[in-house]
Amino acid sequence: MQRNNQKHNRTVKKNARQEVLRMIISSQEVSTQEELMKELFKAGYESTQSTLSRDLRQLQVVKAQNEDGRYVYMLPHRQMFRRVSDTHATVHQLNSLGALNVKFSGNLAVVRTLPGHASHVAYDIDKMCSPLILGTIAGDDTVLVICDEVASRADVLNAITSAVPSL
Amino acid sequence: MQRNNQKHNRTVKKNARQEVLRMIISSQEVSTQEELMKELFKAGYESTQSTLSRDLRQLQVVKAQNEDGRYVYMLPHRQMFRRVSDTHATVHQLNSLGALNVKFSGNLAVVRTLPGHASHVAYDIDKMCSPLILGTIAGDDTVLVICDEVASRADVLNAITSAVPSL
DNA sequence: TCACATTCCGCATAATCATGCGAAAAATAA
DNA sequence: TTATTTTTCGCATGATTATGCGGAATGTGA
Repeated sequence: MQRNNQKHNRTVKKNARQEVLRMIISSQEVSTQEELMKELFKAGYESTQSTLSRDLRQLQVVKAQNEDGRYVYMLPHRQMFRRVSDTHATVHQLNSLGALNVKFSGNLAVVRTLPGHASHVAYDIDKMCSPLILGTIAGDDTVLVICDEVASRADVLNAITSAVPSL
Repeated sequence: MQRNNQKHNRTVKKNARQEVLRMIISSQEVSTQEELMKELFKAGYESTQSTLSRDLRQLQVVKAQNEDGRYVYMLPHRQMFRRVSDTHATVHQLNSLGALNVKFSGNLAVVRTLPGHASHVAYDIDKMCSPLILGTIAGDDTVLVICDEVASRADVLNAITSAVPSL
């Protein structure tokens, strides 16, 4: 029969492959389609560089410089926020009076605090009026810090740690 | 004399060339280094593809898809708005009833308000249901506006200023 | 079912881009 | 100035990516 029920027809495979591709790209720093092929293979998807090239175009993947200056494949912003928890440096040195740690995603820094301490920490950050920091938003135990896009994470981190005396 | 005063030594040329390059890239949609070479030539700068490749890396230029799906060279956002007014346009026209100013970073707009006015301002922004704005988060004196990534800053700014009657 | 259009994708190859090397210019030091 | 180091950049070429073509799978319509 033409309409067979084998699950792995080509269309299905394509979608799955592209999904895996997104995950790979958002979780590791890959520089060539060759490498991507290998990663895909590890994940059980065999394909050629040609196919990959076409996939990347469809997914609107771009090759841009990371912090080190190396060119790596990246998802457009829309999808980039998935990386929040697994790719960014967590700073555990922050450790007193409320603030617990800082993580970065894009040009945002997220400061986790003890419950109820967020607004106080945010206040400390705000009052220093650093040009690196456009503003903060405090919830209960989380402060979202919106950084100037030209600011380096290291500098922002410095600013935050020095702004919060308890840290 | 070695330290001559001829203006067109190589270093000067390089800086000028890269500056022109930025202008070209930000003003037209170019897909290959070949084309860039021609544009540079028109502007009076002769160079090779090799040099161009190196320039592009230094300028952190990326090749990404435009609206048509074509891959074109683009400046990183950071530099793309630099000319407008240094690093991020601050809008001081906003000036009444709470909202103070708007700054952009990435696809976020940050509206600073008088203390306690953030949620009201956010409400005003929300209720217009602009497709350019995905959502808002209000703190005490800061509203974070998450913009659609395809929206231009100018449009978002327009939307925000018109949404907040007090502005 | 059969005819026809569409999608997917590998192959081979073209197109595009990056880079090692050496020469020359420029900067820096002595 | 002269010596020494650093920067710039073209050339040739290697590395990487895109794509025309054709075949197979799938979808569509009658």
